[in-house]
Amino acid sequence: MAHWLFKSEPDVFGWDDLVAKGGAGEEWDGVRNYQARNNMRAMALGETGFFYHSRSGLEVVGIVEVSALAHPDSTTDDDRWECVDVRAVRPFVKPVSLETIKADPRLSDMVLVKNSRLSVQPVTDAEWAILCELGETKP
DNA sequence: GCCAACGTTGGC
DNA sequence: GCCAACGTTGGC
Repeated sequence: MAHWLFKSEPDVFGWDDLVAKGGAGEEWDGVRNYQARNNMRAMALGETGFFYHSRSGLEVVGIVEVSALAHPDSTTDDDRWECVDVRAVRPFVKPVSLETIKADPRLSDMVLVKNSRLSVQPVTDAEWAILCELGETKP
């Protein structure tokens, strides 16, 4: 199973907001970038991802799960844009900051480091394991 | 709040 | 099809 990373500005939609949505989860709408959309199209049900707070916070705060496959984005009539639904699985015991990620040579190839602007990113199995360990949270 | 980096748009 | 101009993102 592949792993992913979802970015959101906590001032707009943060981890607590997703938790509040409960088990049904929430549409990951608003993505207007082909690469990010293609990543969502590639997702399978039950695949897991990190939830990252961008702009303010700058840390990985929890684990989410894909609760619905890619479908048309309800916030636009433009049929190019699709999105998955995600739900909160569990928070990190210890959020992992971007600073920590950048300082760890094992994570230097992460998309988060190399292409910080991509809002939905793939995460390798190795990166997944390392980040869960740093977050003191089971994968 | 600033601005560098990136993706997209549109004129040619 | 190229590339300058523009808008947006996100770290600082």
